[in-house]
Amino acid sequence: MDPLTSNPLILKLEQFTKLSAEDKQVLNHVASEGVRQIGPRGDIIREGDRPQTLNLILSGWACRYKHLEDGRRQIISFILPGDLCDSHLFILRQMDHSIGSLTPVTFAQIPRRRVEEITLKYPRITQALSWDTLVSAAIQREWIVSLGQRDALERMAHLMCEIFLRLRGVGMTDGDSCDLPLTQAGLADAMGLSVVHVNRTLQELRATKLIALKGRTLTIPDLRALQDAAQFNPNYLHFEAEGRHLDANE
Amino acid sequence: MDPLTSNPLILKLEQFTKLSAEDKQVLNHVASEGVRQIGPRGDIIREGDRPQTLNLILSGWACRYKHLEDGRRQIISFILPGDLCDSHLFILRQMDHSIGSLTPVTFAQIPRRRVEEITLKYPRITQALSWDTLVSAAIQREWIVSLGQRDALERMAHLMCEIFLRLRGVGMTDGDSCDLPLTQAGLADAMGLSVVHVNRTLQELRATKLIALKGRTLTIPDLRALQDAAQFNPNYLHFEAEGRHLDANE
DNA sequence: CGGTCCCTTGACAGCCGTCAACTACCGTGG
DNA sequence: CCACGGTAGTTGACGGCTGTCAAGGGACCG
Repeated sequence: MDPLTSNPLILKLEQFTKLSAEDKQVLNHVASEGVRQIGPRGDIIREGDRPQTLNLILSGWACRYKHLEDGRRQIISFILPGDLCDSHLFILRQMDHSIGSLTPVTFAQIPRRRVEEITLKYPRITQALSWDTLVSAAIQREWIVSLGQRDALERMAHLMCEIFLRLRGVGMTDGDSCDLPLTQAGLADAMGLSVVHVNRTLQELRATKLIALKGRTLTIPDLRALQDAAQFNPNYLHFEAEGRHLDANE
Repeated sequence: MDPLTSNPLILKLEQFTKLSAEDKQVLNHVASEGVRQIGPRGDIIREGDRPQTLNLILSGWACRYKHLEDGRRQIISFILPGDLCDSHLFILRQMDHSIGSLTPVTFAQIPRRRVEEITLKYPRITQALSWDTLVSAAIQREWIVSLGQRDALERMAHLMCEIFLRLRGVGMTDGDSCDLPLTQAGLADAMGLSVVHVNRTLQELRATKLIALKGRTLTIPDLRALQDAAQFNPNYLHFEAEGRHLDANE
C-alpha cells in the first residue's frame, strides 16, 4: 500500500479535505512515533487519569465507556482505526470516562507539545481535525437519538449502517462486508440492551435478510434496505464531498 | 448587576479560568451586538441550514433536537443562558439537527469573522471556549449513559441534578431552587420516555421528597440524596476550581 | 478432556408505552 | 359575566417490548 495513504487518519480526513504531500508526511510521522500495542480488553486511558498525550488508533477497535457504581456499563462510542481519542482533552483536569480496547489495538501516543506544534504550523490539518471532532460530536448526538427513540431492531440496524460507513471511509470494507469484532455483550453495552435481547434482535435482522453475520464478518446485502429499517440518514456523518475537490495548496 | 459579570457566558467560563478585564469586555461586546429575540417553540437554526453565525444564548432555554421521519423527536441537549450553539459548527456544510426555543429566548448572533478574530487575539478566551466545548461533549456522553443504563427514576433524578448545577454555575439558582420551564412533554422528549411515564416518575420523586416541583420552580431539598438516587457523579461537568485561582495575566 | 467464553433458547416478569378520559388552568371573545 | 378552546397535567386499564433467570450447546484452548 502507498505509505502516503495507508494511514487511516489520512484516509478519513481526506473525506473532508484534500491534504498536501507535506500534510500527509506530517500525519504519517506522528503516526509512527510512540506506537504502542495493547491486547483485547485492556484500558488505554482510565477514568480519573490526567491525559497527557493524544492517542491515535492505528489498528483494532477500542471504545469509550463508563461504569456506574453498581457495575452497569455503557459504551459511549466505538473508536475505529483513524480515530483520535479527543483532540483537546488535556485541557480537562481528568478523564470522566475510560477508553478500552475491544480487540488487540495498535495506537500512537502523540505528545501534547506535538499536537500544539501541528496546530500552529498546519492550518489545513487543524481544520480537518476540527471537522473530525465535529463529526464525532454528531455521532454522539445520533446515539442519543437511537437510545432515546429507536427500538431494539432499529437501533441495531442503525449501528450496523454507521459502522459500515465509517469503516468504508477508511478503506476497511470489502464490497458489502466488513469486520465486526464485537461480542453480543459488547453490542449490548453499546445499545443499552440486554445480551439476550441483542441475540434475538440479531436473529431477526438475519431472518429478514437485512444483515448476515458469520463469525466476525458483517455483510449488508442491501444497504438501502437496512437504512430504511433503521430510519438511517447518513447526513450526520458529514462526508462532505465538497472539500475533496479543493486544491491542497489553496 | 455589574455589567462585567452579568453576561452568563462570562460567569460560566470563570468556573474554569480567570478572565482579564479586557477578556470580559470583549465577551460583553460580542454579547451585545446582533441580539435577537424569539418566542417559545421557535427554531433558531433548522436541520439542513448552513450556519453562518455562532449563537450565544443570553436568556431563556433552548434545546438541540432531532426529528425522525415518523415524527418521533429526541431532545439532544438543553441550551441554557451562557451556552453557545457550537463553536466551530460552520466548518460543516449543513446542520444535522435543529435548535429550538423552549421559552422566549434572547440570543446574540456572533458573525463567523468575529469568532475567528477572537480566536487569534484572545488565547485565554479561546482556551475557555475549548473547555466549554469539552464539557458540552461530556454532558452528551452522560446523556448516553442515562439513556442506555438508567431507569426512568434515575434518569429523571440525574437530569434534575445536572440542570440545577448548570444553572448554579451561571448564577441562576436561588438557594435550593431554580427555574424549570419545561413541560412534561419536553422532559419526555429529552429522556426518551412517554409523557405519561414522565408524569408518574415525577410523582414518585415528589412522593419521596427528592424534589418539589410547583409550576415552573424546581426545589431540591437534599441535593446529596437526589444525587445518590441518580448515581450522579458531578465530575463530568468539570467545574475545575483549579483554573480560577490563576492570575488572568499569566 | 475439562474449562471458559460466547451464543442460543424458553419461560416469565416488569418497566414502560399506548389509549382514553378527565381535571385544571388560562386567555380570548361573545 | 360566562362560554369556549387550547395547553398542560393526571389517572386507570391494558399490552408489549425488553430484562431476568436458567439451562444448554458449540468452539476454542490449556
